[in-house]
Amino acid sequence: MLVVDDEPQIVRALKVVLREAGFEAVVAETAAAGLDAAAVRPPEAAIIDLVLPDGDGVEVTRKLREWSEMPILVLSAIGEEEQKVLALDAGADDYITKPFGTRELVARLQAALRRAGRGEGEPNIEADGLEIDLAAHVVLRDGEQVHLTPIEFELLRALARNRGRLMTHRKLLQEVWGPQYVDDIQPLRTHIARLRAKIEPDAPDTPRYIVTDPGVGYRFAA
Amino acid sequence: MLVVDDEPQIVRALKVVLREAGFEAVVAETAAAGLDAAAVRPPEAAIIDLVLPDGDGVEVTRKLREWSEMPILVLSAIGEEEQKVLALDAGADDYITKPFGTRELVARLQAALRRAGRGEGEPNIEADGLEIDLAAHVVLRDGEQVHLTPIEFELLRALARNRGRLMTHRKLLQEVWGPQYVDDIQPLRTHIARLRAKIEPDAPDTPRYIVTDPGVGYRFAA
DNA sequence: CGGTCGCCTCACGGAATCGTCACGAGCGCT
DNA sequence: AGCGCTCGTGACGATTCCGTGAGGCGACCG
Repeated sequence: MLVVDDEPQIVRALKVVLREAGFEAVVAETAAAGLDAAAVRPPEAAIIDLVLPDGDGVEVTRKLREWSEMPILVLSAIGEEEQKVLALDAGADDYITKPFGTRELVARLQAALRRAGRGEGEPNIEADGLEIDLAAHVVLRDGEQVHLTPIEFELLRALARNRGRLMTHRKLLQEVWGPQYVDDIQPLRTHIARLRAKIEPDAPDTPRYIVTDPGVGYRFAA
Repeated sequence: MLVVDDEPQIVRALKVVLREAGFEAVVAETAAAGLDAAAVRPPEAAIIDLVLPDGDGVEVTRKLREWSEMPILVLSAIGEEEQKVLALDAGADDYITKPFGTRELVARLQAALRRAGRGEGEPNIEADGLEIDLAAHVVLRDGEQVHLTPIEFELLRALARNRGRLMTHRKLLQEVWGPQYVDDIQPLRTHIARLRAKIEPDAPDTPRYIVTDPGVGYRFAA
């Protein structure tokens, strides 16, 4: 989840709200930094303030839309109606007027994510006795909810979204940790172990979901 | 990541940008060198300048498309609109006009990679009762999955990608082991044997997929 | 018919990789 | 301030993979 805003109190509030809703917030304070962050690690969605130090949210929206179809929500203050319309024209999915209620924000965000999910891939995955709801950040094993840490969930998502396909160490590290950690495979091992301990029903030496491809990477069983 | 460009300042900039984004850049300064590099070690994607010392990017794009579906981005200067269109016709995925912002480049690159990954139509090879999915790193024999070690898979890929064509010992060793091992034929024999044991259905003396060309090398049956 | 050459196969040991555990630092929350 | 959770690190067996060498087989040639 990318947040592009330079007002500290709003950023802080958004961080809390998003965390509660199960999202990890990446914050950028300028338009340039926002585009950079989105390019380096494409987020699920973006929340962009219309007024930024080095440009406006309309421009950021337009630039993002050149290559991405992620949901984009625009934050507008009263009296910015004109820019708001421009932002929607530029491809924003929804707008929220400041001051806003946190509940409303989350609701609109989830709605936008759901719409985006309908369009392309399936939002949730099911296999054997394991259910993964990517949108809701919920994992069920035999109908029982399993708590996963952020990294564990991102790992599982990256694997499950490419079910059957091999995910190399580098690819997993890039998707979950970021491009600058593509060589730190030991943390990857550790978290794979912890993830297995939580979702694998059988003994750890006969994994049912996450199988190891020695020397190459991991894959989610098909 | 293959970069085909002969302008030093652009090459230098691309190297830095790509490294930050988590890619390893292989640079070729001519069309011929670019095609060569791509053949020896297929990159995840290619960035090709429209103007090259020994030809143009359109031709490189077309040649690459003869055997690969990797994402191809074309770099065009202002006033090259015509060639730009030709490049897209030849199979390029996107184009970037010089001068370009590094963020935009990375963004478009990631978008192209994502599109390529999502696409179901992967360049997989099928022969008789053998299926090879290069993208997923999956090999099926009569519908049953076969586990291959990294070297075995690379060997099979090198052979299958040049189906029918002879692959000399040196060529195979260079592609799988690297340029400094081109004379160590015995390991090659061993791994060919192991590979055959896993994928050849009949007796080992009548190979169906990997045939020996005595004294020269191996080839994947057509 | 015997020798030579190239190729295939197998078993073995070294090396790299993997899974696991315990520990400590960082952070948010009460 | 104290607690709990999460994460990264390092070290340890266990597993897997890879290269080597010896032996056997068939083809070719003298």
